Amino acid sequence: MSLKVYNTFTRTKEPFETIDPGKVRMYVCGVTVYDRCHIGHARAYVAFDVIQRYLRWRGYDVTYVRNFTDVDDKIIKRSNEAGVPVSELTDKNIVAFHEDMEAIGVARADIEPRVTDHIPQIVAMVQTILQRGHAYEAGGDVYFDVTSFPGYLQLSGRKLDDMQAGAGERAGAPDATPESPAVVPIDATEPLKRHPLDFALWKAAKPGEPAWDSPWGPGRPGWHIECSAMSSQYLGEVFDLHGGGMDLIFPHHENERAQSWAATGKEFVHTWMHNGFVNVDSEKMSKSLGNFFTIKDVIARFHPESLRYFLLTTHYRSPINFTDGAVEDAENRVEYLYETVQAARALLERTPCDSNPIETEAAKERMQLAMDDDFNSAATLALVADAGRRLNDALTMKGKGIQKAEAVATALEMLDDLGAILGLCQRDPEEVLAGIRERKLARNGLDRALIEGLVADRIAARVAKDWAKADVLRAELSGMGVVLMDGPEGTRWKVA
RNA sequence: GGCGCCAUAGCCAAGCGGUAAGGCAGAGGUCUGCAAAACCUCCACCCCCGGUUCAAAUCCGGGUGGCGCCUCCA
Repeated sequence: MSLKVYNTFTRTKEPFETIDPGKVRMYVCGVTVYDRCHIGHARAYVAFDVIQRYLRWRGYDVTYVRNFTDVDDKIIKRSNEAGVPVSELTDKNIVAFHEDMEAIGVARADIEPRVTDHIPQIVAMVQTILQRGHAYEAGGDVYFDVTSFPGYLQLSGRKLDDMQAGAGERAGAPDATPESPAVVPIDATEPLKRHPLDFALWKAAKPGEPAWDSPWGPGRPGWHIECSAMSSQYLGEVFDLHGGGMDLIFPHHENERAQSWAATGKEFVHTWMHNGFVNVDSEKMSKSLGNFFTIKDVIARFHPESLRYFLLTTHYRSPINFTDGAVEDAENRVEYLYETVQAARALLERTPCDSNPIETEAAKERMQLAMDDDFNSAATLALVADAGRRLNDALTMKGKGIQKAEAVATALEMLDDLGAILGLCQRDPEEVLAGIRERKLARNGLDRALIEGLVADRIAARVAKDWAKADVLRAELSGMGVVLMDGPEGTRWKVA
């Protein structure tokens, strides 16, 4: 059994082999901190969080680097609009990023470097690239010369000639008008470039922009160079995994690859991994369509773990369609799992018992089989469903105290093992269940005090064996979307 | 115009040559004062047409229909 990973570069699933035995060095492109994170970011970082967790479970010594890009055009624009210093804006968004990620169970990376803390390394790399003849200076800018790298566009599988042909075609796109062409001619904004695909390694500062001294005058890094510089600093010139969203394949990763090659003469990444996009109601998520959701907004309406569960229901490379209904479904599953875990823990507290190692080992092997197949979280979720069912099955076993406790302990351990990899079922059941209930009440515009009053009335009716009245109250609550569960230890209720 | 991805039950979604995981919904059942929850059972031959093979949802060719990237973007 071996781990297989899909490599964007070779377009195939390959047996995973590390450069150094037992060690994985991975770099995932982090966020540009000009705004709050959206659910697309959630998908990417949940995907790589699971990958990182699984690699560690597999016994690899993982070094995970995920950067913050804290200087770029959008940040400068946003800071000017808001009238706040760049550093204030970026600091604030980094804090927000950590809040969002913590909420959805994404662990911090081992190293989270900021671009502005690595300007000397970036300048040094640009110098090296210039010295090796793969870049040129023009008016305080430094551009990468794409024609100097024979392997350019190999990652994205394009051809230089096609790219140029495409640019002309796109300029005539339907939404273009003479006043505002769909595509700004590249030469208009960066007239000093020799080739349209050449890209800036270093940008001369315009008045009022953040700037650092350099051999080419005051300026700042271009978009792609930071990842080449920081990855090599923390992971070495060559490392195992490099990930990010599909959209980064071109130009970002293509350009990173070119720069790193130009600086070292080496292919710097062994395996390229890219996650698919989040669509909203089957359309691409975008601010102009009004279907743009931040993580913060979504987790106010749905429990953060529901979002995480939802994101794991589809393989990380496929597109996933975000709809309220899909997240609600996920939330119901999360609720089911935590109710089950809660009951199991209560039972094991009364009757402590060890699990059956033969069965838990077999379960681990099934998990490994699923996850070894390019981190197939959707297939792994089928195992979660199986563990949940086994657990409930054991919980409802009649008699046989010890036998029952062992069955419960065994199934609970299976669920725990799976949850540890997927980042599910790791929280306090009470809190999660309460969090889900509050959100469901809010979504349905229900008043908790009112419901609790009706539930109390019904309990009284049942005690008096006034079944007719009890049923009327049940119907009333049912009409509100509240379901009642009468059990030996009382009546519980929840929002459907 | 170039490059690429996808098409599996009412819905979502695994599957990567050996005879269709899982979830939701639905039907029946156990349990229950009635219910709910939970559990059990049932529920598809994989967009179309050719081809390769003993064997194809899975490979190849051709259609049809979605989508993405080529521009800031996870």
